[in-house]
Amino acid sequence: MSDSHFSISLHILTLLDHEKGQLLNSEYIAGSINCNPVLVRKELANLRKHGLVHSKEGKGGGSTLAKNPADINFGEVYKAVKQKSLFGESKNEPNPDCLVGKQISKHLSKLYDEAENALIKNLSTYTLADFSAKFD
Amino acid sequence: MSDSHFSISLHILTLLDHEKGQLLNSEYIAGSINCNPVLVRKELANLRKHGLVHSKEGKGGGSTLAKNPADINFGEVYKAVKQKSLFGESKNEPNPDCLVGKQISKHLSKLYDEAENALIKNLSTYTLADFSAKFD
DNA sequence: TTGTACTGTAATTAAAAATATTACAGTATG
DNA sequence: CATACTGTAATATTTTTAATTACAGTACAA
Repeated sequence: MSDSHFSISLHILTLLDHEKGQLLNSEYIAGSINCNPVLVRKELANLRKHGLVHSKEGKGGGSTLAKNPADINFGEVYKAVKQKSLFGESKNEPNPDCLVGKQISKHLSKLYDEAENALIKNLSTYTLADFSAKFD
Repeated sequence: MSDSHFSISLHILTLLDHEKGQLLNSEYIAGSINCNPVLVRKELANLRKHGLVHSKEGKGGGSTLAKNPADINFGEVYKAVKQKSLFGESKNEPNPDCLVGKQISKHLSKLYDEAENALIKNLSTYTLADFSAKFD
């Protein structure tokens, strides 16, 4: 993060929940998000890989939820979607000849991991069902 | 985030703590981080604005901590450094004609705010002094 | 009082990352 | 067999991030 993967995935899941039972195609979903259908299909591929959605190919195809919305919590969605560190570390290697530079990556990673766990713990208290229920 | 502002700020603060008493100039700091000195000066400008460091202009100038490292917690550093949402939201406006699209930004913002608060709460348990002590 | 070594900051350029677009093979449906 | 999808790769565009250049302002010290 913070690209918009998490937001897009939550948007997709919310839509699938709201139109439950139906197969929604990538163009329809992209129309709601206002983004490119290929981006949606990529995002769906990832959600599928993590067992959150199911897709059907061919004419009349599309996607649906693969689990009960009450059983999808946002901590697991976060983990499914995440593809890089929450906090970017400087893309260049810090100076190995400097006492601080030499060790900081290791210490920052540990700090970030713990902070991220706190974040995930919080996200895990929400389910898709809770979230969906807020839309009226 | 997740640009590297937070990482760079923590690196700067750690260095200033480790070489306490001295004025460190932006070139020296940049050498440890392995980035451009101007980037360091911009980051210092922000830390200064938030009362975390003090800088001295002119020959022999540089920066020092403005507070005791035990009184600098990483929650406040995070808040000082943060300049955009933890999670990017799709840069296009979602479709206002869609029930989900119309309301999702509001609901996501609330969700993200609460998750971010959990993150900050965790970060607030660490001080610069604690962190610095890990370097040997 | 002048040269030197810094900061502060703006403007520009370059590099990297995110997203959109195009394209098309594969698959299910009728 | 025509149609309407998915899956995915390749490319192009846009946006964001970071580096670079430039220079005025400030402090020190000879």
